[in-house]
Amino acid sequence: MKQLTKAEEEIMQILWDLKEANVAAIIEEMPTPKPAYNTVSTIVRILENKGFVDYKKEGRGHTYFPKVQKTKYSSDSMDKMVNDYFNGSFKSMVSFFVKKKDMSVDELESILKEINKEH
Amino acid sequence: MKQLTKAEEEIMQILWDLKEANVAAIIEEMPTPKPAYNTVSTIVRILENKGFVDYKKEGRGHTYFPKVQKTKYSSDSMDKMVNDYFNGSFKSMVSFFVKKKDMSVDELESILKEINKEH
DNA sequence: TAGTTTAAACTAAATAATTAGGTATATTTG
DNA sequence: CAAATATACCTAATTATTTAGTTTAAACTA
Repeated sequence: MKQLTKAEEEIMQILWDLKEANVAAIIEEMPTPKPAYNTVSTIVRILENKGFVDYKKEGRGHTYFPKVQKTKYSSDSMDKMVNDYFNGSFKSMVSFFVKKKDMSVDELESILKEINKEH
Repeated sequence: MKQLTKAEEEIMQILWDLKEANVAAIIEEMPTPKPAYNTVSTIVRILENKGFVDYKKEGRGHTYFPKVQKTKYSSDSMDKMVNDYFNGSFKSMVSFFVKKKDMSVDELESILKEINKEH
């Protein structure tokens, strides 16, 4: 899957959050200094070309929505991370974070239990 | 900490791997088509500016080595990832991966044990 | 229906990242 | 010491990304 650039990712995050939005609504969510309408419009169209976004006609304009799910993109990005920085080993990654966060065995076990609850 | 661009990251990975290297040795490690000497040399100098790399004089040239440790950089990158894609929750991230990889409770527990062994 | 408004599409300018040519300098070699 | 060679540094060309002005089309309003 294609990588998102910084500007593209910022807008995808908003779309993932809002589920769907037109350009004005996206700008609404952006921090000041807010970019020009056309700037956002262009990026959304690039995202559409890359296949990350689709739209439906809504009144006089377009309502955009994510075509690639956030979990799909993050999953791929994490895989890359694990490959590049933990020799492809998920175990190493977890170990690393448990140490780094000084997480206790109890805490990790509680995560375990939570995961099990959902089955 | 500053982010690495794609080209920069590729070279950092090699330096982290080799511990230290001159430009020729870096190129050695790169897949064909190998870039021009000057291309790599420039990127290394950018990395030096950004504070990721330092060098020592060695014979007629420079031997470059990482100034920022791989774990430091990956740790920061992972934090960003967790923030952007898992609401800052390390738990969510682990849960997500355990589900995704269809990892069993036993397996996660064995990670736990391994981590404990090291104490 | 004609004028006005709104938003997308097109286009191009500005900025950032990547790649590499040329030059100067230092070191080795004959 | 002089020539050849290797390497860093300076610079510029190319390519990718970001930003935004202009144009076009649709649809709303009087």
